[in-house]
Amino acid sequence: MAQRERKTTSAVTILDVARHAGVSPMTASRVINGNPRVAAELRERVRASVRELGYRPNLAGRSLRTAGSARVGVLYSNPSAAYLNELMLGILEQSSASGVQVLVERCGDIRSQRAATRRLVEAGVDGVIVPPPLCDSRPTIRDLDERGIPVVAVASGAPLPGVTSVRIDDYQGARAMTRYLLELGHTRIGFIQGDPKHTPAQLRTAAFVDTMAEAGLKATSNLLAEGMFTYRSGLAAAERLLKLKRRPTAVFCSNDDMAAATMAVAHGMGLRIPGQLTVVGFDDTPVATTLWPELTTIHQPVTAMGRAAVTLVLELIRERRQGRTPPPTDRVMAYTLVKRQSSAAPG
Amino acid sequence: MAQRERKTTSAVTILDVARHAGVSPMTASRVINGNPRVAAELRERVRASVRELGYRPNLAGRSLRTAGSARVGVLYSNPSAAYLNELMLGILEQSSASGVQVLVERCGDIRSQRAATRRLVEAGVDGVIVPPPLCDSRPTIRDLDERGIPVVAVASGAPLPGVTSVRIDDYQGARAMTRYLLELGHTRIGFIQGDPKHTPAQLRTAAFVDTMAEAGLKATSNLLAEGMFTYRSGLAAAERLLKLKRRPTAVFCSNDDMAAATMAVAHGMGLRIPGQLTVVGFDDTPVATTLWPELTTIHQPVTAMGRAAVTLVLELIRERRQGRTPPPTDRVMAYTLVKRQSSAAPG
DNA sequence: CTGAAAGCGCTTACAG
DNA sequence: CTGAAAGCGCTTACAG
Repeated sequence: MAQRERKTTSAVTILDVARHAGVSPMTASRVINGNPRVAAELRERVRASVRELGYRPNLAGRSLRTAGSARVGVLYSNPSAAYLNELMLGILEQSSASGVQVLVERCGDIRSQRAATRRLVEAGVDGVIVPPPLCDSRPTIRDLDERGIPVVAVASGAPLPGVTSVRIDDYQGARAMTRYLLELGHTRIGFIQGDPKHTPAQLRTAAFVDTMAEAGLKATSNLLAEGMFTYRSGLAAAERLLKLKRRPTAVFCSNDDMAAATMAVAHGMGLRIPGQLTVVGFDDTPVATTLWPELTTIHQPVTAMGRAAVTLVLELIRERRQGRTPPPTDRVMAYTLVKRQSSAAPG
Repeated sequence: MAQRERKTTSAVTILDVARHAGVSPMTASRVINGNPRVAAELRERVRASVRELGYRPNLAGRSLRTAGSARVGVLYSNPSAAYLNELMLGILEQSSASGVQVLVERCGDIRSQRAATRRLVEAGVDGVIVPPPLCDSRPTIRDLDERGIPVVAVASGAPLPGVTSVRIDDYQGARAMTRYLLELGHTRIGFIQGDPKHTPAQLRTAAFVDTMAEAGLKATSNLLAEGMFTYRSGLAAAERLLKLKRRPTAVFCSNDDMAAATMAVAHGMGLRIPGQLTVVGFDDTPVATTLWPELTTIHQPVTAMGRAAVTLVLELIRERRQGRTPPPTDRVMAYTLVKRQSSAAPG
């Protein structure tokens, strides 16, 4: 069995595949990359060899030629740790798959944003990904734009004009959740808002108010509680809502952290969830499945959005290298309403 | 200013640096990699050029030669989403910095472990990282070992003999936390255990019991509640502990999720934290700072452990490629006792 | 201590 | 539709 006598030292390369299939490395490369201009028979031979040899492309080799060794910066301030983790996971996954180098810069106020931007530029980034809430920072994005660096905004509620972005439709997501609560039979529904400076928070609130109105229900101000997306703010808001004389039978929180807080308060008042109170969130962060009962929420495909951001910024970089200025893309990904155990018809 | 006339198309390469410094690319490479066998003067010149040109090494180019394009697998089952996210973050960071390709396989029972292992092997991985709880799965690790593939176990409480691992000292961590509670003046301390099949859980429990005993306090079985590391199990355990006639003044939970549950139950009973009840956790996952009051806990440097795992597995891979079989390393990283607002002297 | 040569694995032009 | 040549950016051996 001379075939098995493979050096354990080195992996299978495209040359091995080409030899095995009896074609040139170029043809092998074309098949592997899905180029259709290859005779069907050769394509089959190459595919068989790939399978038989267990070939996996070496990304470093590929990217050296293709991505032209692009470098992508991530400029973030302070979203929740869980959210950022998940997003970075997607960004790093796709970067390593595309052979892109990632540089991360953290910043706070406007001044530090300028400094962080400068550092990224000096490090020679070819494009920048901007997670929330910086995705809505006009000065920062303009700053990058003026330096000729492509930008992809992640999870903005309303992407700035001319800026390529990846997001979900926050309005439709919040609308879907409100409708779900209405369909369950709830009419007295409380809503805990997110940070009013964040565009997704604005849209989620608007969708709730509009959808209630359509159902002939007025979202009065005593049912609209202010929050800041933090657990702590959720605690205060939930306490206010759940102590109303006419207590809501359901509370829709603009994110999962505040929903966790609402569940803690409800628990504190001895309310059974979902029997006496339905609690729902938004985002589907890890906390949603940590809680018990598990949280009904709107799933945002954060990891996939991270991957998409890298793909989009790479496209922009390539276009630019060829001297083109492509129109901005607005990639709207699908959200999902995930029904778990924290929601039911009013008791 | 002819100097500024840099093609925006391509980044600064080591050739540019070498030319600018008036040396060969090799000398530039040596300086950049910290090789000491370079004349001081040349070293300075190269460093200056690197700074002036804003040179950043292209990792794809480097790894093509150095890492010999190593491929690392991650074989995981189902730890908490938050933990895995954070670990993967470290793993991907370091992989992309080292030009290593990462392949991830998920599995469940023993049979699927074998299948997942086979898939990784077929994909040509040169080494495998095994997060908890699989890090303690003897059959899986032996399986890889027999195929000659280096393994790094992450966060095992007691690494299997012969296996390289990255971990913290769970025993000392739990001991430090217990001592802290004792120093605050608590004597009646409840403990919620983790999944008894997990080695870290075993050590944390043992450390608590031992440290209490040293202080002349017996950790009676009614103060030792069973848990499984899940929020839900924490809820049940906390309910039992907090309803004891002689209620503990502090509860030490074997992880943060169970501490979150304990706080929810305490909240439910109208207990002020930390005034009437101190609650502490272990791990310092994102939930610890999401809660309010924020949780006192043992910080485990999960991201850094992910990075270290990659570095270690790469070392093993290189050694093996040179025909050596190095002795296993047991890398014990530092934990930190992070004091936040959920702990205080008994009221 | 320094450098000229070669090559890591892959793909982009270019020629047929 | 197919392939021979060249080169992406870097570093490993080898020679001085």
